[in-house]
Amino acid sequence: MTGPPDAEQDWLGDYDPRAFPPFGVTVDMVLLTVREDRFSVLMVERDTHPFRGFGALPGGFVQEGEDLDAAAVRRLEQETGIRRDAAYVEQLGAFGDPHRDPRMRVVSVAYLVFAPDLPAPLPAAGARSVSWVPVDDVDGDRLAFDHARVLAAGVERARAKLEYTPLAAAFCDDAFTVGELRKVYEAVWGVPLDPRNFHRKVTGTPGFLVPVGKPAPVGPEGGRPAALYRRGPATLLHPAMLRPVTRPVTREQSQGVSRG
Amino acid sequence: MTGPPDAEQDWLGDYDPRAFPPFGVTVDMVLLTVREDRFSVLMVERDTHPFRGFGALPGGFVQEGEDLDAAAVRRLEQETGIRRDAAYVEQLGAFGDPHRDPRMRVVSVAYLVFAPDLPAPLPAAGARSVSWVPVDDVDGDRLAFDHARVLAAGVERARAKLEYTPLAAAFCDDAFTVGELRKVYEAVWGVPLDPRNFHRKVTGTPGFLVPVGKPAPVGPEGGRPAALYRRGPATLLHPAMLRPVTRPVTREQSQGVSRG
DNA sequence: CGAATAGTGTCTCTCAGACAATATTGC
DNA sequence: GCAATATTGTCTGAGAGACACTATTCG
Repeated sequence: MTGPPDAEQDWLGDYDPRAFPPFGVTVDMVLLTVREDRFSVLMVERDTHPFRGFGALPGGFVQEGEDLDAAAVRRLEQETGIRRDAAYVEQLGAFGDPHRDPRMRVVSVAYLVFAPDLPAPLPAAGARSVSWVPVDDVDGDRLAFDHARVLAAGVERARAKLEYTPLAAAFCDDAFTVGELRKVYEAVWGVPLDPRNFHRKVTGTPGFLVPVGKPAPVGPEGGRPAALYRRGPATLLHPAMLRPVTRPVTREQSQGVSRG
Repeated sequence: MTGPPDAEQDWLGDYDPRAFPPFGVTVDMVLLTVREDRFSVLMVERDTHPFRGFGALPGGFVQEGEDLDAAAVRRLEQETGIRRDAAYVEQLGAFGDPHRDPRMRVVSVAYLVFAPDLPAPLPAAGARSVSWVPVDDVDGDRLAFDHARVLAAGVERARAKLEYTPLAAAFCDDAFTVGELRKVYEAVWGVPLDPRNFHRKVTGTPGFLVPVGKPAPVGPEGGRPAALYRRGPATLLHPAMLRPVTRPVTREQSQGVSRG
């Protein structure tokens, strides 16, 4: 059958593939790191219409025949120089408000990336600037499209992920100390943590950390040298790390559409 | 500028909106409920090419000018009769493998819906059948497109959500007993829970349940009548409900693309 | 009364948070 | 020694799991 899909039929998947509204599909990346003890995101400054001069998340069109994940990883590698296996990448979700792009209908599939501290990538041709910006310094009103919402979703997801996964280590170099890992938690959550309880907790959680044979590195400002660790095999922490802040009974519900 | 986007420019969002590969965008719903103590999903049986005779999740094209969330809610209401405020809806994620639909390039935005037990909707015109199927009885090899992956992601997300949100109540009627709520957890997680510890836990978690003034309902098979509760204002449970199963150190990482 | 479900109390063990004390380095 | 960081140990209170016991209904 032909013609535009109608409610009686298209919910069965019984639609005409040639009759559909065409969408552009992009990937946008919420690329997070911890730099100088600040939880930061990679932002570009737009140099063209629309939103010229506004901040934006790096991203671009998905190519014909290209998988969504592959499109995100390709951009990550090509345009920021971050090796795929040096970062953690997961899909954050789809953002498809009909007016998110004033020119045309675009659905953006956002990706969340955790990367260790890296030099800021060189601005690509046509970019005013590319830079790491502490997430607390980002002015949501000066971001293009719906990138303020995307960024907020990514930041909140990242904060939650540190609670029940070992992904904080994705912000560290291959080998790291317990103190460095603690600074990641403190930067992402924005709260100080007791170094002694933190040490006991992370070293006591099975699968989180594996000691590196190497003895010890140097201390930046003196102090006893710390032991080195790498990420362990765990993908979920049990028990979880808990944010020490007193949680109110009601908090932001991530993506609920109704009856949150 | 015109022409197809290239790597140097499109990552700035500096692209020509008229030059992009066109995609179809659909919403697919993982509509979950608990029926007769079984954790179940609404499945349709396809009656047309491709995947004729295969099971599929209900879904369809997003219309021009229609928001993604609105498209999901519209389908939910129109085609299953579930009122938007009687269910919980959240986005599950985007699925965009280039070959997920053999006919054309389609990105599906999947939605997760928790609904109380309802009569199975009538098959829409052209549908062989529409029915609630216990998730453990679904044969992933007999599902159309990538719906086995979508369903698996939805089921796993639902199981996780019960741990740290009060959304189990979204599977219950407006007023419910602690015993009914416990059966939801048991059905979704597939494990028996101690009724006494469960009762103490849920009634002691602030914001989870609010007592209904009404005294008590009848018992289906005798026994002392139970008190009635409604959902409380909490959106996150603290402390969380924990699945009693012994978690291995390594488990499935939800959507990580690399370095899980 | 017996069966069945609802709800309370008690004990133990784990674990988070507070914080004392020790270890090891640079200056 | 002193400052700084790392690491271990100790105490206390919250909470999970096991399970005895009481409460209330139906037949």
